[in-house]
Amino acid sequence: MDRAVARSFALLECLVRAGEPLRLADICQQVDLQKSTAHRILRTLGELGYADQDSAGRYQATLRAWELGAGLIADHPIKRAATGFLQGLHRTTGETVSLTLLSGDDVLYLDKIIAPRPVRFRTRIGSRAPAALTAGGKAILAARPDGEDILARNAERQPLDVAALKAELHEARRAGYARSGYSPGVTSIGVAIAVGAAPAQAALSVSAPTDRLTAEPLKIAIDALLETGARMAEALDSR
Amino acid sequence: MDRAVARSFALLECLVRAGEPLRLADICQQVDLQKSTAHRILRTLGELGYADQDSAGRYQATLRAWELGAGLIADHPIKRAATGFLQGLHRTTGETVSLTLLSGDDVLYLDKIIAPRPVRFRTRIGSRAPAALTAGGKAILAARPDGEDILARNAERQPLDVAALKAELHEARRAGYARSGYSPGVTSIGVAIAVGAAPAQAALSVSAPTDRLTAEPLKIAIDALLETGARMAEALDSR
DNA sequence: ACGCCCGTTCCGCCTGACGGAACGCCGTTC
DNA sequence: GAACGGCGTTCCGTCAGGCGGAACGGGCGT
Repeated sequence: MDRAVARSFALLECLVRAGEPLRLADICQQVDLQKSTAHRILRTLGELGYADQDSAGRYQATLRAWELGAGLIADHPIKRAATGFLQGLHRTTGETVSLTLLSGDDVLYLDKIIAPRPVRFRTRIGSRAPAALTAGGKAILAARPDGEDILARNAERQPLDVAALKAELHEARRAGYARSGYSPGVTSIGVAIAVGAAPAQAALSVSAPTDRLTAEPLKIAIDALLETGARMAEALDSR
Repeated sequence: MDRAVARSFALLECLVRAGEPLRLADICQQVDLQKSTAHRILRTLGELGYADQDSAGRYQATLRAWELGAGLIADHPIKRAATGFLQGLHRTTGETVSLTLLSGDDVLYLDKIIAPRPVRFRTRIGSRAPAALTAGGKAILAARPDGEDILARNAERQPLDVAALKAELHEARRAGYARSGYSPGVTSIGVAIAVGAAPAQAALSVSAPTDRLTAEPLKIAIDALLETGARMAEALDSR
């Protein structure tokens, strides 16, 4: 494993994580490098366009890494296909809608349209959450043959009520959608999007403050979610 | 300049650019590396989570780079502030709206909401365009003291009618917005967003097929754009 | 004027990156 | 079914280039 390569990514990740300009000494402490080594690699990152320095000499990440990542997602088939359906779902429900993708045992937030009325919970685009804790994740697990394995591995990382979650997966298979309330006061519902015969990887979900989701709007959201999910799966299949 | 670091980013960029799994031999050809060297670095990228192999052994970039980039943009003040204004602008115009940022002599597409009725031109989120060719870019140049310098540097890279563009910048300063039609059949209008006393860096723009923008909808779009731009600048100033 | 701490530069040591060559595996060919 | 070509992978001797301790110079607060 190339040491310099690993160190360069550690440095870049450190800068991104910080979100603000960092002093060389602080960087060295965080990634455990000598000043001269960190300086040399940071200079290299600078020449490559991934980092620069503010007027005080502190280091920060440029938007270059974001450009790189945007190139990855731009022609991602699921992301591309979902955009229109996400907008439609947002329009009919008026709530926050998300597109998530199974990545390892986590769920990755690929896209999201947030409701104008802000909600307490924050799941950034690009962030991760254990699959078993989110509505979209549960919908995916329920639709996959290895869903309970993933649930078990999630439970190894943090205490979970596995029996209750298994029952939820069972119920999700019956109803066609899954539900979650792991952020207090926020209710989410999600459907898995299966493309072809492959195991489901993606999910659409709707999230809203629990007290706003009384029986009637909840029913509207569930219907819209089920129909949008079916139409999106159909659109993906037919290509 | 650390050679291995530069090579690792070249490899990652190569994988992202390809957008499909690549064979080792092809990668070696593109980045001019020996098979064993490329293999070792790709393995390192794999251990770091940035690359993996499909069942046929071909290499591809994972979404890891996208996650990294998403972390960068998530707490970008202009991007954060713009989301709501972009949505509002999209709602009142019904057309494609974009948020662009000056980056070097280019303009970088930070965010975009595309109109349901698709348009011929494609400027991906995360892509670049010469500032002098886009409505948002011209609006930014018109608002900056170094705008004509940037225009001149743009003209060095490709033939441009500099005199006409200077006149456009002048007109943009008078009207408060800039206009562009560099994609045939598509008209865009843009306003610069200046935060505080610093030179303008960002712009909002509206794009639509030229024949759909008759006098009345054009006037609506311009008014909405000017008002949204002013409100957004105000929101950024007051923080 | 002094001292501190910052980013930067220097330079000798030596390790870890390098790449040519060999390996093992598969699919194709004759 | 044996021979072949091309793939990803591994090996290992060589030596360049990454490493890091120490010294430098500049800016800031004292």
